[in-house]
Amino acid sequence: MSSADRRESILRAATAVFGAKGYAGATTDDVAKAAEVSQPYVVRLFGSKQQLFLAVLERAVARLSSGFRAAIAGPDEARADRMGRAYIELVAERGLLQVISSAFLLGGDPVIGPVARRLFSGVWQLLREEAGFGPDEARDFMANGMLINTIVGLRMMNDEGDPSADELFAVCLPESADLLISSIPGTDDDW
Amino acid sequence: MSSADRRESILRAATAVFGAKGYAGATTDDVAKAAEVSQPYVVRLFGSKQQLFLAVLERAVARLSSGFRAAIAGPDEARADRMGRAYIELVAERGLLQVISSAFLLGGDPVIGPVARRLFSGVWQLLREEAGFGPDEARDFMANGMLINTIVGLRMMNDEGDPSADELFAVCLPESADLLISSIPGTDDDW
DNA sequence: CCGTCAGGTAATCATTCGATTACAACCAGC
DNA sequence: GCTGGTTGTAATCGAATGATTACCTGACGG
Repeated sequence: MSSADRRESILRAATAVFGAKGYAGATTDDVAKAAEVSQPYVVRLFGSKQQLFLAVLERAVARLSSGFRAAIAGPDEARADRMGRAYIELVAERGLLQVISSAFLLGGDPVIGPVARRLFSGVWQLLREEAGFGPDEARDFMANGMLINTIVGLRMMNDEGDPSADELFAVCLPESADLLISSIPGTDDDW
Repeated sequence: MSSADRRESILRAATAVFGAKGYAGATTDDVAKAAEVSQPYVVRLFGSKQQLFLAVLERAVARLSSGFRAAIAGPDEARADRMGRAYIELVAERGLLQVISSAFLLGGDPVIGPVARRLFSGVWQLLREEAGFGPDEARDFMANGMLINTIVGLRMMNDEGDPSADELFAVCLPESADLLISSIPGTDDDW
């Protein structure tokens, strides 16, 4: 396999692993096993675990941004709806939203923190300037995204018949439940 | 110091440490140093790092719930405002909201996941049944909370003169900025 | 053929970390 | 004053982990 293809393959695997276990909780060997390569190769291709995570994070936000831009193009009406759907669709890519969420908790890290702030600020800018959202609209949109991240990260849908959880899920993810349920890893995956 | 006092002191220290570094990223020695005791003592008092984290998490959500209940008591009008303020005030307790956020990303963990789901579902129930929020109101309230967690976790206010970040901060945390800025740890703390 | 270079692995190293063990200091009650 | 329980610590251990080194393999040009 070419080096570029291998890089992309490892990035995809690493997204799933970092998304499931977080930055500190994931090991380079987890990533290597998921990508079906040896652990030293992962380290050598990316230099270090930290640089690998940064590459994963940048790629994840780039996918998010390009999804949003595709939704922005087109008629003004229902633009917010299209963007919401674009966000939901990203749930299908294993770990992508979770990687972003987990990076957002690493603000105190001297290396990852500044990168995460820059990316977050960039998404805000995209919403305000490219999507044309007003300040409150942008805030509400982002807030809803964070809530969706939380529900997905919690695997809330795997709960055994808790009526509160069911209502929560239905209220927060209207008419997207089917897509989500089928694409979210179970509680047992990767642990 | 009595065992009970020592337990509480360690729980407070552990909240700050787990909040700053996450479950996997924090070490029992970090907690011990923050609490000014020896590392074996931390482990012995709580049995294991995992049980310590669970104790920290339960305590954090208990504080959140009691803050909400205090805000619920009293007149119906402005109840939501009082609850929002109660949430913001919890930012002052180092790491408390971050611990909750980070637990919400551990849904895949076979031990922590179920506990986190139960606690999250409990908060939803509190909003719906005790606070009397409608489904949409409860969702919006939670979503805003998650966004606040994100902004705090990112240390967004420490950014050096990014106008997007400033706007984001102002829009998401109206009239609470002063309280927040003074009580959030800097980027350099504990890393 | 043969050198060499890209793609990849096995073996191993130094640290780190959670946990265990053994032991020390203090204090209450008899 | 000694005995037993409570509050702690120092020393240490074994496993896990990120990283490094040395090596293998096959394709491709000359």
